Amino acid sequence: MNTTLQQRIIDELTKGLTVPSCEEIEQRYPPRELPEGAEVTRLCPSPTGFVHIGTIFTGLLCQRVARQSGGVYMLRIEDTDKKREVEGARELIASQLGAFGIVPDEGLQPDGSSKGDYGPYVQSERQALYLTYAIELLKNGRAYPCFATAEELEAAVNDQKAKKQRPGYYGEWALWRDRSDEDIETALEAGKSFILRFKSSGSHDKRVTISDRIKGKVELPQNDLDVPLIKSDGSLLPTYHLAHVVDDYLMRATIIMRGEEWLPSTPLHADISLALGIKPFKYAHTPVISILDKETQNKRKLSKRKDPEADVAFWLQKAHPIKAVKAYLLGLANSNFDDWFREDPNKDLDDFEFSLDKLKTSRSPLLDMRKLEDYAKDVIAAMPQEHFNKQILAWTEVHDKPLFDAMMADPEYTKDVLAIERGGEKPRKDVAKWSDAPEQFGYFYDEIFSERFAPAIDELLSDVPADVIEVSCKNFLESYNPSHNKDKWLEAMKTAAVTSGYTFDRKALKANPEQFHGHLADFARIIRVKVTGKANTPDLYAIMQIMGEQRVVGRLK
RNA sequence: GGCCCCAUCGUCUAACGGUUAGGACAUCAGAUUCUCAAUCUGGCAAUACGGGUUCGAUUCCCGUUGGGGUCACCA
Repeated sequence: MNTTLQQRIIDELTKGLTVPSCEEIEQRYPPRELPEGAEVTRLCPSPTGFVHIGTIFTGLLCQRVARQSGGVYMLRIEDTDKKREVEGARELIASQLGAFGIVPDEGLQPDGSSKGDYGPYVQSERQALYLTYAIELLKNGRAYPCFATAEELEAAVNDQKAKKQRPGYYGEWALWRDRSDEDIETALEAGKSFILRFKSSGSHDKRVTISDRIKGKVELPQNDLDVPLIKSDGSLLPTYHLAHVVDDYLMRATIIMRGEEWLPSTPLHADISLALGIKPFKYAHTPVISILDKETQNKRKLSKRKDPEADVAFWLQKAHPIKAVKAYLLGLANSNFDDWFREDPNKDLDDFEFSLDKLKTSRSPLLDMRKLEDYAKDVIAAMPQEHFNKQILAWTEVHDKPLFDAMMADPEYTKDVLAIERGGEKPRKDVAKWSDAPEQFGYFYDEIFSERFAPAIDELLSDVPADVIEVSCKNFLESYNPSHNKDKWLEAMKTAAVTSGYTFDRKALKANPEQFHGHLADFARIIRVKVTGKANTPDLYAIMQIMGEQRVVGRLK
């Protein structure tokens, strides 16, 4: 292509924007001075409205790899598609990553500020950089203008399908790949718009080897697709492929960790970096977290539309302890994590020695909420009481104001309530997430009890005649003495049970079922339901000790 | 459909070519008797299939089947 025509294309392309030279850019982004073996990783979400749990997973791995090697973990916002961008999404990304403690060393911080010398870390603010390299490709004959219309492209694809050929813009199907200057000038004169395409160098029947830290050496067909480099939507922004190569080169990333779905496009990225004289990247394609489709019973990628679990907001709302979620994710990545962690759930997760090599055989694991809950119960049970109280109150303050107010109205009482059966060797493990708080502790507070728990009492005791309930409560109260210790309390309850027509003698009950209303357990159930509004609770004696005489008597009257 | 990745209990996974194929979660049974959560003890449960190579294959090779991913001016 002659230089005047080339300049004309460049002018059209940049719309008069002045772009720096490659040399200027290189100077601004010098190689990093880092210790031997330090890895520079990057997490690159798109601000499209919600954060995927897979982003948290990959982010966690990026952070671990960088930290453990003494390197740097960057967050880069990939907002080149202005159509899909959602207002406030970047802030959401930064804050949700912050909630998981996956705050980047460079890039957007949870507080909205930005850190790092290799920025900007938002692609739309790096526009001129991409244009520079796009022009470089044009000058090297590795990019060209394509004037094909959407209709022409569609017709080509249909033709390809009819001929059972691979669809795409390549080889002889690349309409503008080898056009003469005259053709281009004519199109330009006619006022036609064009798009800048990459001129591929590969051949589909030849192979290229990609080096992947997780999958090893992967052989893929070479790239022969002439993909668009700069969008023609007026934004002058690049497509992902150009952006990835330019950014990760300039930001001096040492390992590209990204979801496995990117594997098929790595030959293209290799082709582009080769054309730009950039050394091929080292990759680590991470497994995609999947779910079992209820209809087909097949495994599939978590999707936003069908699976609420895909959205990080869902996890934050359920409010499992962050540590448990991270532990679960770490366990998916490294199978030896489980043993390490179960020795002591109070260990600092940062002390676990994560290894990319152990991810090698992993294949898109299925999300298992039950295992997560198990981790969560352990984490919560092992948590120091003060920390537990703080978390419960923090959750209720935001999500259950009435309960929060009730808890704060009597802090000493609340302290006792939250500590129920948590001390000692075998702490209770019935709280798996902070959102369990209302169900677990609500009935201790009179207003909450009468509003949310008392209405269930009749239903829970629907199999017991009203007069039996009444007599049972009366008898229990007569024998009840709040200063009793547990043994005496139990004795008293047995007495009350017998007086009310129940027995604790299983054999007697079995021999003459009609003689009794039921077993001691049935009697206790009446008392439990009347006091708590629930069929299942912690130890009744412990509950009564905390509630105090007035409350217990009040509920049994 | 082309290309790529993957294949061990229901799930996540472990096993220098030689193990009674191990663990965790889930599940089931028993123990603990005021219920539940838990805890303890025990049980059920897997190498997709077919060929090779080998004294010997979960492990290496080939094929079949199955699952996943990808084939956009989305990332």
